[in-house]
Amino acid sequence: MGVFWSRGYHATALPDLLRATKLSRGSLYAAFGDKHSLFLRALDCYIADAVTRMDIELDPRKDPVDGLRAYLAGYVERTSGAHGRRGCLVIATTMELAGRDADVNRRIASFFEVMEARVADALSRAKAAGRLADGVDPANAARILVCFVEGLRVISKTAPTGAITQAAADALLDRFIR
Amino acid sequence: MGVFWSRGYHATALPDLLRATKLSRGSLYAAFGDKHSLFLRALDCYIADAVTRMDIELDPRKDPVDGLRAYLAGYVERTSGAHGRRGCLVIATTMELAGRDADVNRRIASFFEVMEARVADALSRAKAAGRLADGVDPANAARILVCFVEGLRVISKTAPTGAITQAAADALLDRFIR
DNA sequence: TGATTTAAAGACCATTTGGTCTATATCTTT
DNA sequence: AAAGATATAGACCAAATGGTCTTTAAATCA
Repeated sequence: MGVFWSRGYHATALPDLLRATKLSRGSLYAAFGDKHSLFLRALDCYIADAVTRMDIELDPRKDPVDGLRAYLAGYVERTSGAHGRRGCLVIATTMELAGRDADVNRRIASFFEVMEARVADALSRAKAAGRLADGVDPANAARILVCFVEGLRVISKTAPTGAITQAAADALLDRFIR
Repeated sequence: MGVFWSRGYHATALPDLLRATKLSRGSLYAAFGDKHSLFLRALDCYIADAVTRMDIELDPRKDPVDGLRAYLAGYVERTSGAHGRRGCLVIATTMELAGRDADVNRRIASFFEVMEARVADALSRAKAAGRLADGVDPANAARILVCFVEGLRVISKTAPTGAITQAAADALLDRFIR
């Protein structure tokens, strides 16, 4: 997974994969079929990790506002310094392959849907608890938050963000809650 | 430019370039040197277009709030339907090459800086005109808006957005202005 | 028209790509 | 220790990559 993450699909050549998996050519093909299947496995893995993380951060049994704060804080951390420069496999794959690769497309689309749904759910719970500012619609706010964090990952590829991003994340959430 | 835009750097092969430029191999190399230089030209072109557009939308002589609305509307339009699916050369390049290619890195980083500065400037003018909601910091809000639109372009690759995105954009801006 | 520059077509090249296959070595398992 | 299974190293392959070069055609200019 790591090598695809760091280099992207096209830029990852077989030798890179062999080095990363410490497998011989034969074993790798016996185990995974081909490069594309292996990539799909890596992508599934990455997505599963991300969903797991969200399940923890936005756990329905926890306070939704705390959850959203944790969710944003996670992205702030992941877009700082070297983490930020490494980027995000999902976004890189989206831009590189989505639209030309149906297998990839399905996975990515569903991931974004899941993410937006989880955030929307947390916002709905916040609203039910009277914690949302007047006139805030959970669905709209969810899309805004998801786009914000994805955008963060993009701009932090060239300019890893820091304190200023934390401030922006705080400012954004503050507009929604009370 | 179009072919890099649609396919990305690595996925664009020489034959694609020849077809797109209607040049012969020899002429193309005489004119541009190599694939990388040609790509840089295309990227510069794309960025110049984007900056020009922003200069019009966020023209200091126009009402800043109208300008911001136009700026967001542009992104809403560009992320709908087929436009959306085509994606954005800058973001695709960011994810594919930034961090491994210094020439690319410089261009992208400066573009994001310019964009954020333009948006921040519009917000500052709005604040000076008393059009900003209480407690809104132009720098923070600019980063939020930039991340939002870049995130929009990402998620619209797999799920071209529509009315819901317009609503989200409106909702976001409404949180900042009064 | 005839000479000279310019561009097109595509043969050609070394390298790299993803992928297969065989021969050798390393384990298990009895 | 012997036999069988398993994995390794790496030779090998066809196709595609980015890039060069020569030959031929088209345009320009005198």
